This record gives sequence, C-alpha cells and structure tokens, in this order.
Amino acid sequence: MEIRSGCPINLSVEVLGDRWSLVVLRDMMFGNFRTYRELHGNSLEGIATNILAARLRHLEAQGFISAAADPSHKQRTIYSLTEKAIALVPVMVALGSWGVRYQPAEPTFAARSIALERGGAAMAEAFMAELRHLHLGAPAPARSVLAELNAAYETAVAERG
Amino acid sequence: MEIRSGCPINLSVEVLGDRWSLVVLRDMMFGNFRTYRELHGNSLEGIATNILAARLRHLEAQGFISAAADPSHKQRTIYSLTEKAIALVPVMVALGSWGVRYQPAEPTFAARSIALERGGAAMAEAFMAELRHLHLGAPAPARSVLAELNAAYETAVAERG
DNA sequence: CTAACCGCTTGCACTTTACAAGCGGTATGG
DNA sequence: CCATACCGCTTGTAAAGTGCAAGCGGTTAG
Repeated sequence: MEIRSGCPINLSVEVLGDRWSLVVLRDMMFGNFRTYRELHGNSLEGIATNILAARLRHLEAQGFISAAADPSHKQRTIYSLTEKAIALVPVMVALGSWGVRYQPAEPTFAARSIALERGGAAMAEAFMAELRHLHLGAPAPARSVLAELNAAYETAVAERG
Repeated sequence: MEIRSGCPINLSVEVLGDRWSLVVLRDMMFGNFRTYRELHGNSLEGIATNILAARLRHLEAQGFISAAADPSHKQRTIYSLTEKAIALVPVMVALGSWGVRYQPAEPTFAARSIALERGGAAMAEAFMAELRHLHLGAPAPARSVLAELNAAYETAVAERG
C-alpha cells in the first residue's frame, strides 16, 4: 500500500486500519494466543483461514510479530509480539475504553478494558512488561496482570449468570 | 455491516476500521475543517469525492458528526463533531504517539501529536472542551489549544527549513 | 445574465474481504 | 507400519469496499 501522507495518525491507519489487524493483535495480547490454530479456533469474530494467513503475513512484514518453529513440534509455528506491537497497549486501552462507553454491547465483554483503564498507566506498563516475557510462547506466570484481567472478565460473566 | 462480536475493541474496529473514517475525524479535530469543500481541498491524503461523501454519511449515521445547513449560505453544509467523536481524542493521541515512535515519517508532521502527548491528560481535556464549543462551525478563539498545537507544527516546519 | 461555487452522484476498474473446500506434510495411537 | 487426526495454510469464487475521472442540479456573486 502506498504512503498517502506522513501524518502519524495516517501512517497508523495505513498499517492497522483494516478489519482484522487490530483484532488479531488483541487476541495475542489479551488471549495469549500464539499459534495459527489458537488464533483461528478461539477467535470471537470467526476469522476466515485465508484472511488470518494474510494478516499474519502482513503483521510479520510490518514488524508487529515474529514467527518461529516450535522446537518440540516442527510443523507448529509460534508467533510472538514484538515491541512495536506491545507499544500498542495504550492504543488498545484507549480504543477499548471508548468502545465500552460509546458502542452499545453486552457489558461482560467490557471487563478487561475497564480493568486496564482503572489500573491506569502503571497497570498498562506492568502488562507490557509481562508481554515482553512471553516471547516464543513461554508460559504465562500463574500470578500475572493477564490473569487478573481474565479473572475480572470471568467475574463479570458469572455475575450476569 | 454485521456485528462480529461484542468486544469493545472489535466494535470500535467495526465502526472506525477503514481507510478513511479516522482520517476525516482527525481533519475535523486538528484542522477544524467543517465543510465538504474544506475536507476535500485540505486533505493531506487526497480523498476522492465519492469516498468523502460516503464517509460523511457513515459518520453521521453512526453519530460521530452532525450536519446542519449554514444559515448564511443555504447550499453549504456545516459538519460538527459530536461528543462521541470528541471522546476519541485520547485514541488519536495514543495512535499518533505510537505512529511517531514506530512508523517512519518526516518528523515535522509529528509536532501536533507530540505536543498533545507532552501536555498529558490535562491538555487533552482542555482540547476536548474546546472542541465542544466549536459546534455549528463557531470560529475558533485566537488563543486556544488548537492554536498552540498548530504553532508547534509551524515551529517544527520552520526549524526544518 | 453569466460564471464560479456548492455538495455531491455516476460509471467503471481495481483491490480487499468473505465463505467453503481441500491439500501436502507431520505427529500419534494401535 | 498404517490409519487417523492435526498442522498451517492455499485455491476458487463471489461480494463488498476503494480509487479515479467526469459531470450534474441548484446557489450565490459580480
């Protein structure tokens, strides 16, 4: 895609302004999905296989993710977030918080965004630090910001029945 | 467009995740463009007339902007930002700051984003308050956050020659 | 009266997205 | 060692979105 202008907002839109790039990065951030199968099978939105493959190529070419073969399972590819993608956490928080407030939705899904918003910059930083250590599909620590966010989500679901 | 999931990030992507919506809102926020002619003629990225018309319809239908006839010029339409769009200022700041850092660009264009980022939440709030008073194309005050941002931009341009 | 201006619309080509089916290779259980 | 399931995709086809150029009906200015 050609560059339309050097405005940073435009540049961001050019590289992330499609229907799937941000959603895939969201799943890797908040869902800790690391393989094609996980990203396809757990996708809330039901991404098509060819679209997922194209987005993974795009995100890799643009430096948002890196791909490596699983040493214990040769045909499995493990995708990892790069710093460029991890730095999008504040964007995700801002977008999620806006969405919670202005886009009508079932409230349960809002829990992670609300929790991260309430935690402020410090919680966002802690979450980003955690994401940096999940490279190459390392297992998430039992006690983690991600676990906290997911617990907030589970609680919200349970409260609704 | 059908709803794919209730996740707030997905909902935001569904309504803003195209090549032009955020760019048009950026021009209304930071450029104070209020008419079709201004949005078309001053567009850094050169938006096509049919696309601009379609985006304006979309943004109006989704409640981001409102349209009103100019009382002193019947064929002119004045578009105004609603609170739903003004609330996107933190998203714009986060996206712009990320773009400045991670997307290569001529540094001059980055000035507005950097200025707003440095100003922090307080400056963003002041800017949002200002946007609320620009309804129906009211003239911007001479001394304003927007003027400050534009001055920062002019300074950056001058410094580069 | 004429010319410029106003916000678009139309037609057409091209690109992106979407759904469904299937493919070549790899691990696994018996 | 062979069937079966799993792995990350690719292919075909259709629909939707984007991009470019031209032009249109009404309004305003001189």
